[in-house]
Amino acid sequence: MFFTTKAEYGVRLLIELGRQGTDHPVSLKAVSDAENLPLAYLERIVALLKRAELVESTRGAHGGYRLARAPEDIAMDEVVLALEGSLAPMECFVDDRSDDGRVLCSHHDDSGHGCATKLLWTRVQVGVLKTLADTTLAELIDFQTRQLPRIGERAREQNLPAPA
Amino acid sequence: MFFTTKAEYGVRLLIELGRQGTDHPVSLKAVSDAENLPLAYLERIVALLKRAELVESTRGAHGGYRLARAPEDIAMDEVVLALEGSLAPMECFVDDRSDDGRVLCSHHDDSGHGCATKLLWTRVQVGVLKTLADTTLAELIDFQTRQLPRIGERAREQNLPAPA
DNA sequence: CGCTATCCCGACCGCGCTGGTAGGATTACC
DNA sequence: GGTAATCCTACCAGCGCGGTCGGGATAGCG
Repeated sequence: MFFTTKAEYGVRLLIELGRQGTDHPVSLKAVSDAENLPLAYLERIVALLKRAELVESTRGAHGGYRLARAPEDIAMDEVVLALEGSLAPMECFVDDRSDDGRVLCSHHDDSGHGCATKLLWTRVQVGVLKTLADTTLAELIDFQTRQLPRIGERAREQNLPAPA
Repeated sequence: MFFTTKAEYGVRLLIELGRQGTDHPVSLKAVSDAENLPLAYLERIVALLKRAELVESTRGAHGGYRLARAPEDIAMDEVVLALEGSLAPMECFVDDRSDDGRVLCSHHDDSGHGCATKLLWTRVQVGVLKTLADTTLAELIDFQTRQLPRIGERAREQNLPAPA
């Protein structure tokens, strides 16, 4: 398992903010209802997004959250990083964070033969980071709204078994 | 954290088999000593590699393990898959295994708006799988043996603090 | 002014998995 | 037969994840 539900819920939350809240703030309750996610848990998740300055909040009645930037300017690497804390493929990748999310291997006992696995994990990490960076929130929102109208219809078009 | 220590230890084990055991089988004890890993734990890990037919075993005294194929023919996707069981980026990616390691998303309540996150996680998964498939065991063995001879030397070249 | 909807924050908690150990059975070389 | 090794199963502590609870602060509204 690469990512936890924090990433899943957090991304879904951002998508919902992008879909519902063009102007007015969207309450967590609305998101919780739309996506069928536990409200109390969402509160903790959205806190991570706020700390990363990906969303802004309005307190009080009729308050809620809205995206801090345009969906086109929100890349998934930043999002997942904010939600998961770090993106180290292995435990030995200590959270250096000198650059941004890029972490380095620090084995306890590199005595002699430095870890060749480092080469492998680094490749994986860089690849994942690149994949995430290449996907923007706008893309996901677009993908979802285009699948919304008639899901059985599209399934038949693509010659797939219709979902139950 | 993407991968557990199973993957780390398993890969290191394979590397050690490739380095030490060109002809004769290598005992787990030897690997355990060389890599400083718990022997009993290695036993359970190597069992996974054997079930995946990546290593072969010889029982009895002077027995041990050897690679089932040439290092050039062992790609990391197969290795990591054997060690970790699956490579699903999210919990909702159920282990279909129709193709090979490729898994599909099956959300509980896709009611209406199918998960757009699926798009994201699929991209990540495919990317990781590709990265792993592009790295062979031979490459890692080569990488390590080339770093072996004088590690202090290389550290000084790169203007880094020498390891303790 | 008080009510209520909302954000905010910290404490708490059960469960499953990871990493690791223990102990023994089996096999084969000498 | 001793011994070095693979094999197998059960066991266990720690920890992080997913989730809840209770309460405090804050702002619109009648």
